[in-house]
Amino acid sequence: MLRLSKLTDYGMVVMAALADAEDDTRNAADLATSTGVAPPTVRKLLKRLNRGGLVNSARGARGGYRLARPAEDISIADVIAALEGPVSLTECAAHDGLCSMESVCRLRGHWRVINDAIRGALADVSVADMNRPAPNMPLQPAPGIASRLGS
Amino acid sequence: MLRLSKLTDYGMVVMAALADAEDDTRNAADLATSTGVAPPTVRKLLKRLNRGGLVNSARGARGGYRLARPAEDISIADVIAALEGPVSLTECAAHDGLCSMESVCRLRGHWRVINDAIRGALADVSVADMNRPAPNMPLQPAPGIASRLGS
DNA sequence: CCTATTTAGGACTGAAATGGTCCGGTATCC
DNA sequence: GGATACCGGACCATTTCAGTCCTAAATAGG
Repeated sequence: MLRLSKLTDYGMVVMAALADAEDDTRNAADLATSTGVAPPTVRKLLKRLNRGGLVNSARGARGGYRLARPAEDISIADVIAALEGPVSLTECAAHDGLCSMESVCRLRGHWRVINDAIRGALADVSVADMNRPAPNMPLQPAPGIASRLGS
Repeated sequence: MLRLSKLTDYGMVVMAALADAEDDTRNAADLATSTGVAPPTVRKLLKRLNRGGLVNSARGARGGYRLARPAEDISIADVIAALEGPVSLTECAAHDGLCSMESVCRLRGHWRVINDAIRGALADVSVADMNRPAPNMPLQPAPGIASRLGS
């Protein structure tokens, strides 16, 4: 698996929809109909995205949301971080001292490297990238992390 | 987040322990004490790893487990796949037809690319790599996926 | 052949996370 | 002032996850 939560998946859809209306302010109900995601869920997403600083909100009649920055400057990693916290494949990659085996675990340092590589890859893709017409063919796997693991 | 399950985390520890005793057969209880993971959990892990074809098992007295292949030939992606199914960041990256928006979703193709890039990166790191002394310094993020996303 | 050892398979349970909903409050526009 | 729309939070049902246990089957050794 190694799956993103559904919320994050929907969150990307909402962000893409916001990127479409670059400068217009769009309200939650509007976004719900245009994305097909349930209205309460959209509201929840927008709240978190707002707190994460990815969108700006305007209250009151004719209020709504818009991207806080150009879509080019918002990465997938940003969206993930706003919705479910920073990327960290393992517990130990995120926090110190939680694992009792920490001091003797050879794996930990390696996980860190892998973790950062993946985060870096996700940070490299913007919402604007996601909003272009999709490629129809697969891709080459990303080049070597392994070479960076040796001591 | 984007976190691996704890089982997978422990699974890597167990695989690393098996890689240490390259040719010896080790039983579940033994691995439990040397890794610090609870015995029933170790048994569960080994069963799944066996079914995934990553370890060979021998029943009966003096039985136990050993790696099915050299540690160099077993990747992290293999371990993840054996323990929690193949890497797939989003539902739609794995199966067709589950998402009602599928036909109109511009994001889907992009997720596939990202997904495969991450899988490729994980496939590039072997259990043997993980078993070396850990690096003490961070890393460079993985190089660009973004360039491969354009249509 | 008999027994001790050790894996195979599956059922089961308690806890946690997840997805989704709703409500009272506040700010803004007309 | 009234309608609109976001804000913050609480809340619940469902699913998933981690972890345990039990019975059956296979092997080694005496």
